[in-house]
Amino acid sequence: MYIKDLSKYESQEITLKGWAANKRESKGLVFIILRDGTGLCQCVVDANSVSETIFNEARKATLETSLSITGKIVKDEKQIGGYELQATNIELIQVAVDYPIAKKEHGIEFLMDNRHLWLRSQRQWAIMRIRNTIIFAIHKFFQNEGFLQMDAPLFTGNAVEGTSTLFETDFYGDAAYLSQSGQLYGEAMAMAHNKIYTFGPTFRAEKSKTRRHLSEFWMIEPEIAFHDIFDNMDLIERFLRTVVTEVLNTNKAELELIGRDTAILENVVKPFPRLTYDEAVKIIKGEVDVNGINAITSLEQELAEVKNSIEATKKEIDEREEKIKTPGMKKGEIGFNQAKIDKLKQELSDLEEQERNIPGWLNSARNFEYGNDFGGSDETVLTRLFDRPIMVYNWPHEVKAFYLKRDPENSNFARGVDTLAPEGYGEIVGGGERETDLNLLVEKINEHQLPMQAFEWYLDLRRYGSVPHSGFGLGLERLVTWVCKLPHVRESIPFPRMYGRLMP
RNA sequence: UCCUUGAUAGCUCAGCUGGUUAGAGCGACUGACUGUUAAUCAGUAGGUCCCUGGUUCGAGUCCAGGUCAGGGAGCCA
Repeated sequence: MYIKDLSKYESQEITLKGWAANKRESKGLVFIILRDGTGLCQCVVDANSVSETIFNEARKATLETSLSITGKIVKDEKQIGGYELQATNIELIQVAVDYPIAKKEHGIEFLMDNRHLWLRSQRQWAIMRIRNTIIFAIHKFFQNEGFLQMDAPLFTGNAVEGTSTLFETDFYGDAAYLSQSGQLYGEAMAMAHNKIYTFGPTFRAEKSKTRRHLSEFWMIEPEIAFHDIFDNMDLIERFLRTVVTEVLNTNKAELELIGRDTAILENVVKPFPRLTYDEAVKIIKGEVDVNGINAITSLEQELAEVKNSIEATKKEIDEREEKIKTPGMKKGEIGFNQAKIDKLKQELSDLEEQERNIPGWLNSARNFEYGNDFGGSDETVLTRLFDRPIMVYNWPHEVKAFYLKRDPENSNFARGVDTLAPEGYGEIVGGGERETDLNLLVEKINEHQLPMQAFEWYLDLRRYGSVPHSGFGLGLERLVTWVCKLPHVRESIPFPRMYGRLMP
C-alpha cells in the first residue's frame, strides 16, 4: 500500500511503511508526516485512542526514523495529499539519531556532502521523478519512430577530438580513454540499421566549474541515414516537443512542487526559431532586434535593475536590523525578522554576483568576433530574447568538429546545428549533417592532427556505401536542468561527478 | 589554467578602524501546552574562529603562502 493510492483506501484501515519526514508533538498528540517514496501523509497518533506503549513509540520517532504505521484513512482537505491517517498502531523499524539535514537552510557544500540523504528531500525527489519521465519519454519517442537502441563502447582507444578532456584508464596495459561521445560509432550503426540511438554515460575531464558542466553525464545520440541537416532540425524539434510535453502531462504535481512556471515549457508546441550563425551573431552584437528587443540594451537595462535591487535590498536589511533592536520586541517577531534578514542577505549576495558577471557578458557580446564559437555568456545573451528553444545552424567550419559536412552553398560553413534552451540555459543539443566526402574528411583529420590510423574504420563508412546522414547529441542533465529551471546541473543527476566532487 | 568571493557552534550566518570571558537564529536535549503545518513558549549543552608562518604588548580581525569551497571565463552536451 502506497501513499499515492490513498484515495482508494478512504475510511479503511491500512498499513503504511516509510520514514518520518517531520514530526510535531503536543500533550496528547503526535503528528508524523510519513514519507514512503510515493508521497507524503500526515499520521495522527492520539493518546486517547492508542495504548500508552504505542503512544510512547510514536514520540520516539525522530526525523527519518523508519517505521510502519497502521490506521484509518480519512479525507482532510487541509492535508498535503488530501488524506490523513489516524493511527491505531505503530512499529518503529530503526530509530534515526541526529539526522543531519534539518528542516531549514543549508549551504550547497553541505548538501552535496550529504547527497545520499539530500535525495530524500521533497525538491530533489520531484526533480528525480521528472528526470525519470524524461528518460522514459526519450525511449518512447525513438522506439515509436522506429529507431533501434544500440550502444557505443565506453572504453575507446582514441579521442574524437583533442585529448586534453579525456579520462585515461589502463586497459590491459594499454592506454584507454573513457568515451566522450558515441558519435562515430553511431554513424557505423546507422549504416547497418538506418535509424539508431545511443543512450549512455559520457566522460569529460574538463576542469570546468560552471553551472552547466559535469565530468560524467548521460547523452542520447541518434544517428539517421539519408537525413540532411534540415531533416535533422525537424527531428530535434519534434523530439524536444514530445519529451517536454510528456513531462507537462505526467509531472504536474512535481513541477508545481519545485515552483516551475510552465508557461515557457508549454511554448514548445510552437515552431522553434531557426537562425543561421550569421543571423545569431548580428543579434548578439545588438545589430538586429528580436521582437523589438535589443540584446545589448536589454542587458544594460538588467544591469541597472540589478544595481537598483542591490540598493533596495541593502536598505531593507538595514531597516529590519534597526527594527530588531527596538526594546520589548517579542521573541517570535525578532525570529521572523532575523529569518527575513538572512534571506535578504542571500539575495543580496546573488545580486552582487550578477553585478560582477553582467559587465563581462556585455563586453563579450559587444566585442564578439565574427567567426568564433559562442561562449556560455553569448548563448545566454542570445537565448534571453526568446520564449522557446532556438536552433542555430551553419557555423564557420573551423570552430566545429571535423566530421561535420561542409555546406555545399558556401564552403566556409559547416552544417552543424546547436539547439539552445531559453531562459539563459544555452546549448542542450549539438548535432548536424556528417561529412560524406572522403577527401575532405582526411584533410580535416590531418588539420586537427588526429591519428589517421585510428580513424581508418570510420573512413570505411565513406568507402563502402556512403550516404548523407545526420544526428545529434542531447545532454540529458542539461535538458532536466532547463525543464526544472534548476540553478545548476548538479541537482539534475542522483550523484553528480564533477571537478572536485567524487563523493558520495 | 585564469579572474572573483568566501572559510567562525551540528546547520545558516554576525562579529566595525586589532583590546579582557566568542554572538544570534535554527537543530539537539529537558520541561509546558489536546489539531499542529518551518507549531509556540521557557531553559540546558554545544567552539582547534580552515592550515602554516609573520607583524604586534595583544590576532577571529592585519600581512604572506597553502588547502578547500561558491560564482564566472575558456571548453563543451
